[in-house]
Amino acid sequence: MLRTHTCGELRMKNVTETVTISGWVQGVRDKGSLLWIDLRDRYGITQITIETENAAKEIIEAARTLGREYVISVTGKVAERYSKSDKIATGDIEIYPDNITILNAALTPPFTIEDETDGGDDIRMKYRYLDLRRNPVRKNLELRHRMAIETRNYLDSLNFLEVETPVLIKSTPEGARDFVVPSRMNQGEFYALPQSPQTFKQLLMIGGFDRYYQIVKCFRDEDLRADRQPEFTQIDCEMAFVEQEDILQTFEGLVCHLFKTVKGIDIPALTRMTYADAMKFYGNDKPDIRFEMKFVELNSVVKGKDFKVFNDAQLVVGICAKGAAEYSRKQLDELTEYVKRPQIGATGLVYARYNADGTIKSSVDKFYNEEDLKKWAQTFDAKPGDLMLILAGETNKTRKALSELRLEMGTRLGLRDKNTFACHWVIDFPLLEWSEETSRFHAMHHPFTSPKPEDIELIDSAPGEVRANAYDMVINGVEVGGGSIRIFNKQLQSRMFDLLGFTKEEAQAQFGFLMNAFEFGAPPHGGLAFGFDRLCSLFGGAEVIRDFIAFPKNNSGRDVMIDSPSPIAQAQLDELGIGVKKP
RNA sequence: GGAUCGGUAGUUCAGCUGGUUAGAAUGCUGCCCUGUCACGGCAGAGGUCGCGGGUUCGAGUCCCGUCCGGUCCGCCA
Repeated sequence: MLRTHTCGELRMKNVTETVTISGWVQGVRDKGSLLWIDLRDRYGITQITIETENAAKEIIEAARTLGREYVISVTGKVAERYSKSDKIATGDIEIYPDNITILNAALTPPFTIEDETDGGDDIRMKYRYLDLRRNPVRKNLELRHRMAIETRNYLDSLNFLEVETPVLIKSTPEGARDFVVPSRMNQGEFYALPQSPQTFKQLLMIGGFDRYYQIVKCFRDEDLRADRQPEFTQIDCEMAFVEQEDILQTFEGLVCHLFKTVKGIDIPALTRMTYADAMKFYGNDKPDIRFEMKFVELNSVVKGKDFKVFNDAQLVVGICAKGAAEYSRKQLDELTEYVKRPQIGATGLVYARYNADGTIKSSVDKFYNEEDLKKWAQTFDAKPGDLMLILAGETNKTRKALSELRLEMGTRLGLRDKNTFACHWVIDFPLLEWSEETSRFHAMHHPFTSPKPEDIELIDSAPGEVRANAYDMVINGVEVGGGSIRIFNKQLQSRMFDLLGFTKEEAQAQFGFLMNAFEFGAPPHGGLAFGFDRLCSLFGGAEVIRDFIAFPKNNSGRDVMIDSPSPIAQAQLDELGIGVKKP
């Protein structure tokens, strides 16, 4: 070993010991006759002190050649400091070196290796190995490690087995685009990388592994976001002989365990909300319930006056922002601009201030008198000091826009503290979703999700109204996990593919292996998967998942450090039997 | 596929309505400094203003195109 101790562990009790520590030079402070080196590793920083009057020439010379991020090994005696520092854990001691060995010189790094670095995202990603030396990134990865360990502890204690599933699998047209891998031995044919191990975990259930989990990489070739990477990690789980309630209880338990062991927080039992209510009261299937500000529908209150916008609207709906009546004209204009941005897409915003003196002033006073506005306030349950914000239009669009406005107001009013955690389940998702683009139904969750038995009779008459045994876990407005009770019967699965527009032949070709397996004794089963990266970033108080992944990709799906993706040699292409079309 | 913000010293940024030699901080180099710990002081080096074209007497600044990066919409069973 090139060290006896780490840079973070020496204390007063080690004084007079001779030790060897190794690490990176954080900085050198040369005061002429006194010279200090801060030596850093994963565990902390230890100060090396050289008194040039007493120290050996070689040591002084070695110290004066050091630059930032040189890798060195120092042997010397631990001493109590003459002037101590309370800023670092080793601040009471320092080392007087008998020997300094330069293990490797270093170029000056392009950005500072400090908590508050001066490096932008771009340059940090290009030199990610330097970025990883910084405390915040290291702590994020330590958190991720702790989350994985505690996940395994919890699931292992409940008899879950971690089983690996293949990464080279088969492409299917449903869902996200697949990443695809050409097969050299089977020219013209391709593997796909899994979007999730869905069918394999179901086959494991049929194989008798009644409790499975896997912390597993999944791949989706879709456009990226701050919370979306092309390769990402799931905590993938499945259980046999269970009903929805069992799954909810088991995995609510996992999240409670993680909060308790990783963050030291006791969270209350998760509340549940139906998909229908989530849409009606929050305009969103993953509502942030750290704050109320529920939607209030106003159709019956506002219609019938001369205000055409409201009269023509399919839905008039608003929120009541507590204590925001003092908002200035400028702030209200900002909000109006906000909802009119193309990404939000509202055509305008109506507001009404319930002033502290009891009067109500609205942006549509031309059409509504004080008495009308009082009725609005009653419907909103607004109090003096509140601000009512109202949008109108086509139901789905209006809900979506108001949902954005609600989140914006929540942020502006400081109701979305990242250290407060509101966890809940959204349940009773629809089984199917109509796609205008393809003029057919798509599976809302995935094609293996079972309909609710009580809705099954609607499957022919009104497929869009069938509810599924599907559920999402939502924390602070982030969908951290989701799953369903699966179909385990060949006829029902076949009917499902039917509804999704598969021919019998297509269904058999793509999912025949699963439907055949259903005929050999498939137990009732269900499960869910958590987005591990998102869960980690949420625990770490961040919205961007990149810094919870050691080597992430950028917005364009590129790894700027290794510069991938990249072209491959013609010989490789030939071997694979692949020609590349020039754009 | 679309919207939007950005690209100026190694790095993070400023640079107004177009106008002399493009600035600051930090980092880097050299010298000085006996208790620093974001050490301090003095001096110095460091620029294809992303790239291409255009407007103009004159472009970092205005216009068009393009590349790169961020955020969002679409997309993500």
